[in-house]
Amino acid sequence: MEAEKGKRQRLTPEQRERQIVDEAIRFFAEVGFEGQTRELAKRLGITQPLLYRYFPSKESLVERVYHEVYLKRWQPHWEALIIDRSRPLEERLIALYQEYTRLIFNYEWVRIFMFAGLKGVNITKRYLSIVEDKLFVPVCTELREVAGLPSTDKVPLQPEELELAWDLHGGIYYLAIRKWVYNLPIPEDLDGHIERVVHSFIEGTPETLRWHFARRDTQRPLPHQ
Amino acid sequence: MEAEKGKRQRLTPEQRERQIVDEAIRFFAEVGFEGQTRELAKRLGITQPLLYRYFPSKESLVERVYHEVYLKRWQPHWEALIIDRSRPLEERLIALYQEYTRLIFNYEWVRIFMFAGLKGVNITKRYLSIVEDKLFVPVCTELREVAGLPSTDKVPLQPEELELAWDLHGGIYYLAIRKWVYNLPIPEDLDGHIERVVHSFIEGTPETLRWHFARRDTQRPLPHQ
DNA sequence: ACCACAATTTATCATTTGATTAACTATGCG
DNA sequence: CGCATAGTTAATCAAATGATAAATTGTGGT
Repeated sequence: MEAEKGKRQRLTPEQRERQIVDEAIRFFAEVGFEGQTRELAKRLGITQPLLYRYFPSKESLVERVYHEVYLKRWQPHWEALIIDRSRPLEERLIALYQEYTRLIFNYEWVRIFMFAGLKGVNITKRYLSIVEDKLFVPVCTELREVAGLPSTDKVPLQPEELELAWDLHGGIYYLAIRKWVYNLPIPEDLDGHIERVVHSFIEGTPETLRWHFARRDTQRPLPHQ
Repeated sequence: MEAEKGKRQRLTPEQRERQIVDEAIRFFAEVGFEGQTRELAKRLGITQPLLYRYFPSKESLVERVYHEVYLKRWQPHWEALIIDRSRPLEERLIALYQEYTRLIFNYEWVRIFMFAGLKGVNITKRYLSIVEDKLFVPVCTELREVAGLPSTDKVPLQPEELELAWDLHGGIYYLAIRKWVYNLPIPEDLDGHIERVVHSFIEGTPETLRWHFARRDTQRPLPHQ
């Protein structure tokens, strides 16, 4: 509990590593992965070679940052939430996105994800494929039911349907981009906004789906079988 | 017209400058603004100091790239398109976004914009404030009419309404991010997708607006006057 | 043809940057 | 107290990077 005593602190390896990782997350989120190890060390109040005591290379530290930020936060109960037909789908989607945004709407998450994407790091693909499988697919399945269309057992999901779920998601996530990438103001009442957006979605998308299927079927009948 | 003759070409300053700017756009879009002048020169097949003959510093070249990519492409007729009440709003929005995406859905535009945003360059703010003023505000004005709500002359636009236009925009732009930042596949039939998304918007948003106003008015009546 | 000027390159500088080595110092154990 | 162990730093390297100066080479005008 010796706080600002004298100059530098001597920590246990666990504490020091934790401290380095936490600061690295903040640091790389701010400046990107080209951020220099000397600057990071400076922010930590340690010397630069000490970083190499804990991580063999800058790259390994970056790798660690990815893991800390993304591979530790998925909430499996979201999947159950979506398919719980005891509540209206609108209510479920509002709850889902209000929770989801509470997790990922933060400086580090959004910016590191964007930096990683631009750099071509495949963690973005891995993460988004999980989102598609675990969130968008079930959402579309539920949408079929709400729209009074055949279940996905009978007629397999089409890419166009998935895109409508991506669209809902993208509209919401774009808020985070506006805030933490473009540094623009976004509404304070995020929960209210999500309510309205989901309401529009529920109001408009099932109709669009029926419209899409009707169009599709008149132009190109479903393959028999 | 002497093509691959021998080794290096001697160009007029105009040609060389053009060539440098074009390649710089591609280059910085790919690797970000930390891309090195030597690498850029290599891609151009020229030596690195020659860049400094045309641009006093790397920063000035970057500045030039911004101007080329963003300050030369706004289409004023979009604004007229939106408010043309001789066509249904749905049709206008479809036309608008089909045109708009044709302009900005490309590698350089999307990635440089993102790099600039992350770096904190204010061109992103400048550009998006234009988009808000010239596209979102008129769209919301038209929405009022479609929703059967009082015109914006009588009841000023509310932030919550603008957010619904941002949401439409964000959902569409997110496609570009998926493709050029995350390197994920997106639907081939972009025009069809836009039709569906706008259809959902027109189907759902006016109703949501009325809902929002009704709620708002019961909870907190409009200030008299 | 020749010459002047401008386009381009070669050589080089000063910093920066990831990484390494060796020295220093705090803490725990006997 | 003293010594070993491990946490931490000072000093330094080699490569990379933005930028500059001087030398070279191509081209157009007279």
